[in-house]
Amino acid sequence: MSNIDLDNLNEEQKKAVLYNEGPLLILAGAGSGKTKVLTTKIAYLIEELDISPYEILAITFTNKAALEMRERVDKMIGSVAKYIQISTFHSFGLKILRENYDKLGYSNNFVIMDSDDSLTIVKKILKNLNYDPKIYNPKAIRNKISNCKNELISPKDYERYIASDYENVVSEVYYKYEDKLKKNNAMDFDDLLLLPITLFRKHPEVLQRYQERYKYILIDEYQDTNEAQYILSKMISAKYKNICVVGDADQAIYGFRGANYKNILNFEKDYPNALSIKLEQNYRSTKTILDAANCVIKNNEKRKEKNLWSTKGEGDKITYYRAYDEKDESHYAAMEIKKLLDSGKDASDIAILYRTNAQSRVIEEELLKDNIPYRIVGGFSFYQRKEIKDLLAYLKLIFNPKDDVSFLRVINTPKRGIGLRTIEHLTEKADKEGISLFEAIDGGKEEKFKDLIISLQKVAESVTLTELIDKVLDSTGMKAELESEKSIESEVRLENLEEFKSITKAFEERMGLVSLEDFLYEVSLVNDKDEYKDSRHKVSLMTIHSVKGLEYDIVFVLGLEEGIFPHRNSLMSASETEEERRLCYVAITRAKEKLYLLNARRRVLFGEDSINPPSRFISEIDESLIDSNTKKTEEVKHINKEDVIRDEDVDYKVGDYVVHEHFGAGKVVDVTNSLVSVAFKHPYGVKKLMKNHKSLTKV
DNA sequence: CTGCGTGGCATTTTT
DNA sequence: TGCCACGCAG
Repeated sequence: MSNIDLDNLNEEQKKAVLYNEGPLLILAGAGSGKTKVLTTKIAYLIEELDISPYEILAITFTNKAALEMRERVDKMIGSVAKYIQISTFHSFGLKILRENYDKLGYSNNFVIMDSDDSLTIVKKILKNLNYDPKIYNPKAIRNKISNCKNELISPKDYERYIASDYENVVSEVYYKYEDKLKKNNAMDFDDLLLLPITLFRKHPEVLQRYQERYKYILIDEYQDTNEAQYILSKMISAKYKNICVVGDADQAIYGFRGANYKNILNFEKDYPNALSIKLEQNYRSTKTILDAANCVIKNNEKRKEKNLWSTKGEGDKITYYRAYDEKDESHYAAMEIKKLLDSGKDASDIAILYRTNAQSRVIEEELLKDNIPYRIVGGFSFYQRKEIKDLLAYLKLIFNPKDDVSFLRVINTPKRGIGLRTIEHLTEKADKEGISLFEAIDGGKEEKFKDLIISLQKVAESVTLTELIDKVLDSTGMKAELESEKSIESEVRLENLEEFKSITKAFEERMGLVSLEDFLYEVSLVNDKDEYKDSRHKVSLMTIHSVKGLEYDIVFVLGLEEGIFPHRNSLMSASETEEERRLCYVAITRAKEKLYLLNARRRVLFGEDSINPPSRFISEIDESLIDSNTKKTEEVKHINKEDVIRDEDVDYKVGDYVVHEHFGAGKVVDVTNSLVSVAFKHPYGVKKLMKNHKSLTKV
């Protein structure tokens, strides 16, 4: 009769799928099949209850999760899935704003500032006000402003609670910051949540339209919603109250970003007639892994008891390895992975998790040495590269010349002899007349720049996006500058720009002809282009925050040391330490079959040796679950090392061409005692390698 | 105005 | 360790 199979759901899951009129709370423990429930529910609404896909709004935590959810629904009910609004809160907010910008006093070419742009603005404001950035940390202030916006605290509201000089400065900056965004016809990330709420409060008739349209609302990872997201979902669901939220308070890990896990605890108070369903059967992990997770999480005081159970067997014990230092730690992981791969495991079933992005480098180096293919999820994105940001700034400026941040980024890129003095002049004039920097240009060598942008605006009207990019690279001199530089660095940059063009091309093919506008809005929200990259047969490396919602057969958690994980900055507050513990819970519960917990006796931090005791989370795990055999592994390490190391060093010079077994051809850019830095083709980039490693040959 | 050298300082986690 | 801000010379 239909493609929706309810028989492979358990009773509770089935109940959750079938209950669709009125508020529903699904408390879904780790690995309890909540994505399956959500996707089946959506399919059921459309296929069985004949609900139009246009009337369904599904909110996920990341763009990747949205993509995956759409694919899974598509598999069940086919291509109508594309009409469902499945997105993150931020993209949904942007959609609303693109439909209503005028009612908030913006014009149609508003731009989105990323958090780097926000920081730039804050820095500039502090400078203008003559505040010492050493006392008034720009990042801290930006975060403070962001938190305010996520809690719907306006500059006016904030001003009322000022209790110190410091807060006074924050208040002053906050006012100016908001002012600056508005003048630039720009919004920041937080505005994408905040402004829709402002809109709905000012224009109830607009809100009504959205309430009428989205009759069925589903929200995933509800424990990580912040105040703005909470209010927004409440507003839109207020009429029909068909709101289904899914989450697990034990997995709340975004408190630092203003998320409030109490939103999920309070759901039944918000909706007294809500049905609440608990999914407690874990289908993912072995009993050993689940037990370990429970051992850790039960140490949190502020927590509701929960009873996750599994029918899977005991499985392997957890391996705990206390390494000598961070290199040894990574090396141990690499050796274990090698064994796993040799025994037939696929690399894509293995993940290495860590607390901070900075830890990834050492791990990468070890994996490189041992020729283990990997990919990094999240982390430093393609879009944060200088040349890409420059190009994007040009595109943004073409789209919206009032964008002063982009203006300042490119006015002298490449060098046009426009320096500080000119800019000061321009700023003064712009401030006095209340216009943008671009508009303030009147004569001088800046005039040429103005003409350039204006002519590119004309070009933009008649060519495709990819053609426009070519034009920008040519006419601004960006390309010429990089080509004349003839360094490895500049070659890599040129390749990145080419890669960027292939992204826009793919975008154009996927969506038909695409406007600059559509593209800019898309890239402003998707910062991890590697998501599209091939992940087959590669070990995944990522922070624990990034691994949320994913699962792997084999999981390595590294850096389990006091000060690293739990992170030192969290140790001052009990609630933050509890969040670290939830993070640990998330890490452990990602593993299906086998878990490795690693740490290092000593580790180089800030270029200094530091010695850290093992993480408290290790001692919280029952000893009977752990198999600790450090000695044995140290022997393994020794034997394996000889397999891959040559006896004598090869003499490398900068400029030499080399071939690597995995990365292919490359050029030597730097040489130290035992290491060479080699620039490989995209996507590999510059890698540090051991001179005497077998995988590398001089040509 | 640009380029280079020095010294101080910092790293949590991300839509 | 490596990045950024600042100061100085050309």
